[in-house]
Amino acid sequence: MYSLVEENYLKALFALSKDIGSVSVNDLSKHLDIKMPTVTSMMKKMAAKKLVAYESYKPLKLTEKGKKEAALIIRKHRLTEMYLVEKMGFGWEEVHNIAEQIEHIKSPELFTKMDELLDYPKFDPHGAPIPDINGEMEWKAYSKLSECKAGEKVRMAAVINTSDGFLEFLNSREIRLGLKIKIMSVEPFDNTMVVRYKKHDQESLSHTVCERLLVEKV
Amino acid sequence: MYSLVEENYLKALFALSKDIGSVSVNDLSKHLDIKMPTVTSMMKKMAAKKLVAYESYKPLKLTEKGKKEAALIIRKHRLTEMYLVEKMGFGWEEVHNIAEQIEHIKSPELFTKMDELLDYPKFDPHGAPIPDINGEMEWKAYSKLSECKAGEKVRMAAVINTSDGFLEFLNSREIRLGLKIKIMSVEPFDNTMVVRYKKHDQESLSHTVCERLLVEKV
DNA sequence: GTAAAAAGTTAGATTAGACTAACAAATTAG
DNA sequence: CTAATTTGTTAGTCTAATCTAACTTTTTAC
Repeated sequence: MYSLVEENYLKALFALSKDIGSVSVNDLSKHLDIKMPTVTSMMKKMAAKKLVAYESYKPLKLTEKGKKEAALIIRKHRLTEMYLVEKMGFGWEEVHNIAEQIEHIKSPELFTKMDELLDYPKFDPHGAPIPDINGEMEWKAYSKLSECKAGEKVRMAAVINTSDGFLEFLNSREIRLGLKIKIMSVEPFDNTMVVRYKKHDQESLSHTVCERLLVEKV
Repeated sequence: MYSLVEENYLKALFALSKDIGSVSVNDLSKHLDIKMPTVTSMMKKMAAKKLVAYESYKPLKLTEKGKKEAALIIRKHRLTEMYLVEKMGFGWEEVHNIAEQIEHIKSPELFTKMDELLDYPKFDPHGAPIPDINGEMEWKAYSKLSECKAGEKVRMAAVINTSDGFLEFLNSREIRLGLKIKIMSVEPFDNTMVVRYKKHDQESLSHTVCERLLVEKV
């Protein structure tokens, strides 16, 4: 069994490897808001437990074991988020912090039960895939909305950034997963998009926003 | 905000004061399975935070503040147990360990939501009262089954011991809260009771068991 | 009412996980 | 290609919560 702190290092390493490929001590230090010497010493400790392949001055890499453990924590996080939204009525902007804590609960039964009650969900409330019990997970081949062209019709599939602020912004525009959106035009100057959906005839979305929305073409 | 460790000391102090009136360092040490010197030093630390009134060689006492904090943790524990049983389908023998962890979650919203979804329950799945949001709680005037006499009819109101083993024993005899029981006879020698309920015509319950069952006379 | 036992305290060590200061290696810029 | 900058490591300190060993106070037994 791993400590709460180790679990957080695992999650961070896993997430950063996804986002930026290779992970430096500096990246991890910034992401966790923990000073570099502390990170170095934790990496040595986790290397001793075969969770991380650590060599001085080299990029950090999770071992297969580390990846699996990380994925299982992410599984618990995402199942919890889904449970909170679907079964308890929380908004998608409210669940991150709660799930951040519940993911560390030591009780396979609790998560098995959530999984059953949710009927084995494949995605969390932000569209991220929920790893299976073996830690296997796959992102579908979504596009960023920002990469789409005027005239295309797409369906909202996932959000990349899950900060409260961003999700509240989406709420205020009634943008949610599954929503069908037509791209009316793209401003060449700053890449702002004008889109149409539901009762929103011409909603304009900045490039910053469009970069954080993943869609499926329909 | 208190640490997980402090919260556990608070809960233990609260529970022991209920059970055995005054609490010694030794009692607390045994209950928490933590050595006495550690307990002494934690008591000093918690005294500095005004949670405990500590004087060398004197019995330990929670302050009003300490009692309220303890009751609020117990509130979270019991709400969680009720939620797990009522909304997730766990058995009353399965929920203690999970609630023991979830009670430390920092999210007033989570517990408010449980309370709402459960429609403001007054008792947990073992019949123990759930403190209100101000930490107020009251045990009803129940009797131990062991104190009842042959011929009396009673209703199961609560269980004192909530160990898995004891609850599984009750499950095996189909004894649950609300059950109406008639006391057929009491063996004078060892106080074993013969009782009748549902399809159980003459179930015999040891004194040890009867001591742990709280009932209301009907 | 003293002696033995039990309970409680003090002092000092340990571990996990954090930090700062100082130094070393690697990368980047001119 | 060297110098400056950035990144990473080492060494040593700190805090929370634990422990053991040794000592003191209180309680219990006779």
